[in-house]
Amino acid sequence: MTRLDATFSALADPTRRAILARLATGEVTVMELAQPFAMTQPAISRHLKVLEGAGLIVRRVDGTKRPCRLAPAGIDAVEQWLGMLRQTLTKNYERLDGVLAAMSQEQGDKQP
Amino acid sequence: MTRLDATFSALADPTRRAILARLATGEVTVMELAQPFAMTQPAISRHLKVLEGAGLIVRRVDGTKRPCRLAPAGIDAVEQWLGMLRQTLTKNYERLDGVLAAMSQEQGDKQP
DNA sequence: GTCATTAATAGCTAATCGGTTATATAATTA
DNA sequence: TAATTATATAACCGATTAGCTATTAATGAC
Repeated sequence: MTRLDATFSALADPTRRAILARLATGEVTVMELAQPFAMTQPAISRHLKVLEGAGLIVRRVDGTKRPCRLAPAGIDAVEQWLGMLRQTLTKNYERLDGVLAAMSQEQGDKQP
Repeated sequence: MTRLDATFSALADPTRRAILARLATGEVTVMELAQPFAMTQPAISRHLKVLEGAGLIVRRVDGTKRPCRLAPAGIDAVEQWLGMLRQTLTKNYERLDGVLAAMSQEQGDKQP
């Protein structure tokens, strides 16, 4: 599984997206993250492992706590891929415009 | 499963991302899409169904063919979510900057 | 040292996923 | 009408996933 696979797959889960949204406001510990969800602590820990594997968060050690924070690198990778797609899309729209314009010319400008 | 779940989940598969990249260059039929992959036609048909369900492609009918093309709406939804995350992130960095500045003031500007 | 807290891990289960082969449907061609 | 082409669907299989409970490890408080 590529890093991009892991990142998109991590983002496909609503719990994990909610965790990321929470982390966008700053560093949060595992128990703090778990609290608003109807889910056990081990379940949250596994979600965090998935997010970490996807390069979307990083964790540090603070006593018994493991505060998490966002790692923008993962999000960058996603936006880069989307940008590539959009660029191809735009390029081909432009080419299509060119083709249509040429066709229009050949027909003696019947279309406005 | 929400639409956003479906979209991210659809993007998590490399075959499906390759299909989207191909479709960014224009309309393609199912067999044309299947040809470069080491995969059977039913497998591709299912990937297309997933992409359609995620709002990432649309299909039209042309005789026995079903040409697919990209539906930018799905990609828009993803970018919108990422934008929201980035906005929260930026907002909180700014707030953090403010907090740090205030702390600096209280300490009598010991930091540069 | 003992107990409480924070978090991770192991092992289980039901559901989902991504592929396969075989078959069905629908339009085209001979 | 019969054969071919393009695609979809069904039934199956092995791997993965997302949750659970129970347990473990490590730190902090008393």
